Amino acid sequence: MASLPSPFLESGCRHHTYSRKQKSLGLLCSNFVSLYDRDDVESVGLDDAARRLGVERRRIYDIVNVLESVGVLARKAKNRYSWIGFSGIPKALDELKEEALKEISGTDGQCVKVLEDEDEGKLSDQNGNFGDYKPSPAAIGAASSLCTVACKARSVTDNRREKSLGLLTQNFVKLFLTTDADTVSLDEAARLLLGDGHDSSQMRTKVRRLYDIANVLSSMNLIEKTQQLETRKPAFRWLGTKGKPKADTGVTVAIPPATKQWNKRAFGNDITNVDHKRSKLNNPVDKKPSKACLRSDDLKECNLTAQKQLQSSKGSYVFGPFRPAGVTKRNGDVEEKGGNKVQDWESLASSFRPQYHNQALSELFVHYVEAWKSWYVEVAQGSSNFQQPRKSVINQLL
DNA sequence: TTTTCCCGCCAAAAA
DNA sequence: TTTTTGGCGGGAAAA
Repeated sequence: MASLPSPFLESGCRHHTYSRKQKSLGLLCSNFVSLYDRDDVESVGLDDAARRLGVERRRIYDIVNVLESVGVLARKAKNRYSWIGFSGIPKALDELKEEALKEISGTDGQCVKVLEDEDEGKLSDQNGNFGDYKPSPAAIGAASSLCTVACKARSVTDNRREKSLGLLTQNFVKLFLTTDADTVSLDEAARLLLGDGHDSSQMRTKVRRLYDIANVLSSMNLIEKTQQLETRKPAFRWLGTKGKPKADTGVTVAIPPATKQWNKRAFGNDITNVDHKRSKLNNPVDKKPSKACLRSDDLKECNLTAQKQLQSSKGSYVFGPFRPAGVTKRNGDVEEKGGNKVQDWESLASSFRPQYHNQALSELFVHYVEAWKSWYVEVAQGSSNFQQPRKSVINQLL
């Protein structure tokens, strides 16, 4: 691989240590969305996405699969998806719900605990459906639907498909759509979705996947993380398309809980997830090809610095997919923090020079500015506590 | 310690 | 065959 300009590695830009947050699927999803959610985008190429986001393709498959499950994307061909956008969510959810209800009534009562790996000597016996699982009070409502979900795993045929992230996403969502439980923990979800003889390793794997899914759904604000009322156990609550008020076009999603800062998972706006790898870094020798993610690293380093400024002008990050101009803009930032935000961006604008020439970054920067601009315009119109002059700053940037 | 979940190996599916 | 997809679980960061 083209050796990175070492000076950059050490000095200037690279000494921040590895951080999982910067590489999270949720963040990646946010970036993915901000990258493609515009009027002029109708097709998304996986390679393109991977390159622009600076991640390996494998990760793109992850988010693309869950986004497809909720109607944001539609597979068009190998390596290519068509972008539906947030507007596709309601429909997808309706269908999922309908499907789920149908499944429930269809298999009323008994679940057959079908399948369950009878592949190779898996003989894991049988046991009743949920084994010894004691559904938490909250999950009881979900039991029925989940039962169906489990059963729905019909013929042993496409085993692979059955374990796909996409299907799991749908089932996970169905769970929320049909249960009246306010919150569901991943643990419960895993049990429900596995629907039977859960051996701990299967459970662990399933939960891992659910974390993946939950993270992207969270970044889309379809669900949010909370605690289970009594147990205090971490769990997720369904937000759905209403995400957070702001009925604009009807399709509102992605509105971050700006207020409640359970600074746990915050999906900021680091565009290129590129840099540093997890600890196993630089074993000077070896080095597997580790494809992807190192094409345009050159600039990345510096870009990172820029981004740092961008996103943490003052310690906090910008959260969630930035509503691109033209679509309902989120109001999370507006409420209560409005003033400060303006301040931040303004000062940032005057001190920050986007001298990088990285395409992705440039685009994103412009994108953000536009988003901010439209937001600003709206706010400015709606209230008088913002003085006009701010505009000059924006223009200056453009 | 436990929980969260990134990473990338490697096999199945598709060209 | 090669390339695209993506299951899967090790193991490290975060809590």
